[in-house]
Amino acid sequence: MPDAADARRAGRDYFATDPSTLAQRLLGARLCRRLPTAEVLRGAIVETEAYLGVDDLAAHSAGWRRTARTEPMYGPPGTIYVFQVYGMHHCLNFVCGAVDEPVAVLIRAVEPIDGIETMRRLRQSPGKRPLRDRDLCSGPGRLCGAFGIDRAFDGRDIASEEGLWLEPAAEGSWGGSEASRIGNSARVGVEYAGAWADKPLRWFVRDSIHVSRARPSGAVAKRPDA
DNA sequence: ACGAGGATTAACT
DNA sequence: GTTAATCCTCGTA
Repeated sequence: MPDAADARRAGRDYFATDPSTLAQRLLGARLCRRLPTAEVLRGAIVETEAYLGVDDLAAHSAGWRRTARTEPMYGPPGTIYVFQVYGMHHCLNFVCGAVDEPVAVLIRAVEPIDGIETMRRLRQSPGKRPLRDRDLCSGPGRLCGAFGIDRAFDGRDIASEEGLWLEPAAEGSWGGSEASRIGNSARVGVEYAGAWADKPLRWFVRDSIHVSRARPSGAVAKRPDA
């Protein structure tokens, strides 16, 4: 299904780097989703976390753990890794590095751009007031809900998958020259990881209201730019 | 086979 | 700030 999107689509080389580099590179990139209805949803990535692999006690692949769930992490760069947490939420990751090097970047928040009303519908619970834009994709579980991403994408290739692709950040966008707008902190929800819980492996766009409001463990801050 | 716990979220008090 | 929701995964037996 070659079309205009393919010209801008990030290829495997985009992901063939270490997770800290990719986590920063992804800020400002467009996450794009084509629904079964053919509608295209788009959002700008504003928050990411790097998971460094076998030594990283917060990573699913810590200690070379290799199971049915973590198998996609051992795949080539650009492999999509979607897992479920707490029985009800999905988290989207892009595997990076090299084959058999189980490292990945978690997408934690997106600024919605195209298809906002569809995202609102996908996230809406019955009998509730419509969600504000800033609540649609400001969290790893939220953005998967808004984009209709579940484990059907697990193990697929982001460089060739029809329903999901990535468009690199444009010149002058976040992640590029304007490093001063990028914040960095400990990762969220990994208190169990000992010394690795405090490592500054989370990156986010400082002035975005679409960053998750979850506080990184340890680092107490009213706003995620402390 | 069993059971604890999780890269979260929303709705409470 | 506290807690329920909800189910799959994985260590242990």
